[in-house]
Amino acid sequence: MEEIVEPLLGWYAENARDLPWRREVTPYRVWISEIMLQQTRVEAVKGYFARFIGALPGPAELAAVDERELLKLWEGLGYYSRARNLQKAARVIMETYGGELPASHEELLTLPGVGPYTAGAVASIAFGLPEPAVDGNVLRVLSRLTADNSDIADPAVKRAAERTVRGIIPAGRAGAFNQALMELGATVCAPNGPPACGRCPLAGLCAAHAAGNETAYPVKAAKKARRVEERTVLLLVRDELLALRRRPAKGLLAGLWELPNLPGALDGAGAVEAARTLGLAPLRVEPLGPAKHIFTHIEWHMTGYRVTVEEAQAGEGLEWIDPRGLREDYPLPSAFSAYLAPYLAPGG
DNA sequence: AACACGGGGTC
DNA sequence: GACCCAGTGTT
Repeated sequence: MEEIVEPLLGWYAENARDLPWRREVTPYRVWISEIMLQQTRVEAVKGYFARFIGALPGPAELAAVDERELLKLWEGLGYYSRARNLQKAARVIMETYGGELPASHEELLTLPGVGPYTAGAVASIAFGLPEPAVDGNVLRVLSRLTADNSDIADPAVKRAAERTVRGIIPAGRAGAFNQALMELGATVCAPNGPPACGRCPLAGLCAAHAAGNETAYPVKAAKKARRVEERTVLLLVRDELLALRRRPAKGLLAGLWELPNLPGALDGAGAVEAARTLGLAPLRVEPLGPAKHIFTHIEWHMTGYRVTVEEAQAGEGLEWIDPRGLREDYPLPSAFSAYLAPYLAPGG
């Protein structure tokens, strides 16, 4: 496998994308970018990265930031436990490592939210340590290169890939080499459709390309079907105010804010009853129609109602807010955007 | 080993 | 609609 090293490094030197976290390479910036990039495309991360670094330029600021502000900076990126773990890790960095990220793979691995991939990425990119950083891109590239039929979802396959990479990391070039492998997977040996073998520096070394069946790799077990959940969403209106509720600290969309909602596809009478259960006195109910939101593992089919309520009652666990402050102050998942769109629009 | 955990781009 | 993304933590 060693023969891929030189062509890959040469290609990367010419073709590395100009990305915000490559402009200035510090351990903190590498770490933040790698966490953001977990299961998330480069294009989606760019804007978040700049804003996040501007607001929280180092571990000290991250360790101290208010949770709502932190989630607001992460709003829309998904997998919100990444943000909480980032802060937990920042506190460890402040208390245990004197405010600097530890320069060892083993210590990086102990930080919350840092697994084998991220520890390897930070170790190699930020500290130049010869550690593999095997992600989905690398697994795809290697499986095509060797026409390997084993399921890349199998942890044993990933361990083997890490062993392979570790064995060929060029001295002093670990960061460039790992990034080159990922960059090739992201821009040339891409998922979704045929790879751009015409632009690949490894085409001549690739078993899948020789056989002309690149798209047969990587082999991956079929995913489980999503489950559908019916939910009724309440847009509760009291005078000019709107009711929001904070989600539980654990589970789906933990700690984010939401429109009050409950299981089932209720009719108007059911929506009125639900508002009463929340301690409110409904005056009027209007259907807002259906909406759908797709998570990775769940599909919400929502039925929405605007329920206007009397001013006397505050309701159970609700926060009444001026919709104009929605965009500024409350970390919201995108799941409710269909019902909130009128309020989130500029000037709305 | 299987599942929970977001959101969006692409074919 | 299906796939899948610079994965990690929990059970």
